[in-house]
Amino acid sequence: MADAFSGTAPQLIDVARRAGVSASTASKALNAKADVNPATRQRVESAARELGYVPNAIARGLTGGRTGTVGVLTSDLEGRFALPILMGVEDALGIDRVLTFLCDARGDEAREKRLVDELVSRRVDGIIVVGKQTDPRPPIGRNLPVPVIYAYCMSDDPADLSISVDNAQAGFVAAQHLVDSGRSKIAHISGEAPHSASQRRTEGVQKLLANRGLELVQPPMYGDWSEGWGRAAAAILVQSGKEFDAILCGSDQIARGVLDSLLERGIAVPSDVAVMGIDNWVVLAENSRPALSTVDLQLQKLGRVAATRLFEASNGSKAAGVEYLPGSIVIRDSTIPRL
Amino acid sequence: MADAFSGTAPQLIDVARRAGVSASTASKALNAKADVNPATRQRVESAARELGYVPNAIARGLTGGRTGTVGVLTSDLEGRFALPILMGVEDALGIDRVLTFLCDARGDEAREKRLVDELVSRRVDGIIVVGKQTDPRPPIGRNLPVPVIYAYCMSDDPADLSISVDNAQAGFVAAQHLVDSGRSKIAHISGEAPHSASQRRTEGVQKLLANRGLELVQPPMYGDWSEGWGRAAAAILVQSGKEFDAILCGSDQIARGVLDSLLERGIAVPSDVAVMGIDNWVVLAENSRPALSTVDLQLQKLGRVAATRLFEASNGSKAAGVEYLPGSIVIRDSTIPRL
DNA sequence: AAACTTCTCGCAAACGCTTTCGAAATTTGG
DNA sequence: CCAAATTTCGAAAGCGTTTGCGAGAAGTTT
Repeated sequence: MADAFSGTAPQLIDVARRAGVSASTASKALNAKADVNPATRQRVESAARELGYVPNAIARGLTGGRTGTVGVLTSDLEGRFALPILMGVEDALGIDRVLTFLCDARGDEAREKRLVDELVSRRVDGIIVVGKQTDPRPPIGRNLPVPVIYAYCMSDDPADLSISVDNAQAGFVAAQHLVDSGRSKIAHISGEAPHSASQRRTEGVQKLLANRGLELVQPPMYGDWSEGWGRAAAAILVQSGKEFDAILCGSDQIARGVLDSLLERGIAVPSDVAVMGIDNWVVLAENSRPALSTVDLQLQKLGRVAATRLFEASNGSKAAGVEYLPGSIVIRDSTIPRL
Repeated sequence: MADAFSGTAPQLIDVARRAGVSASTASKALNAKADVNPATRQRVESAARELGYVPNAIARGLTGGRTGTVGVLTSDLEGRFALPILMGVEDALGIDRVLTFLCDARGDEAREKRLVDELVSRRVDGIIVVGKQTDPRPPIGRNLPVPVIYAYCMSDDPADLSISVDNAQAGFVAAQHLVDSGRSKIAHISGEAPHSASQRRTEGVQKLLANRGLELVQPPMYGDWSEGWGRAAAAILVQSGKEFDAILCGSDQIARGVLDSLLERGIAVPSDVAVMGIDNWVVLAENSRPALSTVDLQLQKLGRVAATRLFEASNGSKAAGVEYLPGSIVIRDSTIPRL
């Protein structure tokens, strides 16, 4: 298994010689091509194993087709979206031994451009762009020589293929769960107003409520995605004197702040008020008290789908547009129905 | 800048022709070699620019030297260590246009082995292994054809070079800060006992206290790294009736739990008790109430150093052993001295 | 047994670039 | 103004694979 004593890595020609065949035959044997006698194939395979031969992917990539690499270009490495997506990408790709170049553009357009060049120069088989927001963004380049898929974010060029999260559906199912749990006076504390994530989620919430003949106890509150905003908004809400029995938060971070604020004011969760988040950021949701019900955005799956689509694209598929993936609710303690 | 209308990517020979020189001259011109007339160089460079020429890194890698790629092999992608380290690696590497293959072994040894092969097959210029614990681990392979550096974790082969965190120093400075802030009755709630991180940090704490003629109010408490453990341990501590005016926690997560627990019991932070964490996991530390003082482990710097060492190693440096990087305290509200 | 097929295999070209080395052009020295 | 030193350039040989195609060997069909 381990290289016996090595000196310099064995090459195809070495295993060919050891098996008493030519390099081309060895190549065919190892790559499961037709045109080679089973017995010969055996010999070559043994030789390769004995020598600990590892093909040179660089040379292989030169000849023609695939290099067996894809680029993941993100500007949200520190955020919590890129990572699960990346893992999903690896899941889907791993099966076919392709490695991923991870590039962090750090939100810098020039740097992004350079990285794209770098990726193209490496002849990656494809590029997956994962953004930090679901909002449309300009494409990373026009007629690039490799297929590009946008994940989480979406390209504003309709010819591109983007895979994103169905924010409206996420809001919808979150509200649905609250109503199904017997809540009817629901407040909605959202994130940054300009983000499409906020807008779509709110739309989903309102659609569900409308379906059930309900409406929010007051207009959605917009702020940012932070715990601090959650605390502040909850305080404002309480001060307002409005009655409510549930708070649907735009993110788990916000929910966490809301929870703290409520606790501090002696409002019991979930008995007095149910609280629900969106994101399923596990460290936050599982460790809050009570544990937070939320909507899992299925980011890892999103990564898998993106990788699959990339694969399809490099096989000629011309799919375009935006594909939305549904989230699924995760029920913990913060929304347990009242007795 | 953008490819005019492309068809197939321009090659070196295309820019050579356009500049009226041979491919070899073009190559030298673009690579800043000697042996080429400044005027010619100019012409070649313009031609390259006009054509939007991007060299084929694959072909370039074939010939000889560098491929301009490094592998980062981790089993802690979901954790909070790998990422900052990765960013540091990118920082240090970026300057010389090298891209990183990110591989997640998912804690599976066989998978790790396969990934190493895959990386070697890609002829990476080096591999950085980042582990999820600071404890020693077996090396990823014996006489690999590329330099390997261990980051955060360390190899148990003394011939390898590892860059890790100075846990003892982290504990030391944390305790120092508490004592300097006027606390003398310090309790220590640590993480998992078997982890060297717990042990070393505790050692550092005890060393500082000894220096100051103090000791912990009771033996260190070991559990796990979770918020839940922090809450439980704080409760136990309070129940015990022991007096204390500060709690030094093994991690920010633990500290966060401690904070909740204290708050719930009506113990004021920092006026009654100061609380300090270790990690500087910003989302947690900044959003706790009060904001959490902690020790920044400088992971990004660790990544930078690792990449630098890798570079040196591939230039022949034979450094070995473990290099420890100091942490630095980050002061927020949870340790403000009493009036 | 001659003429075809079918299997196996190896030769050689190709992939796109770098690099060595010698030739040609230019400059320098005497 | 000629020989020698210096610059500047291009032809060609790789780098380690894959692949198209033709050549033998072996097996089939008349």
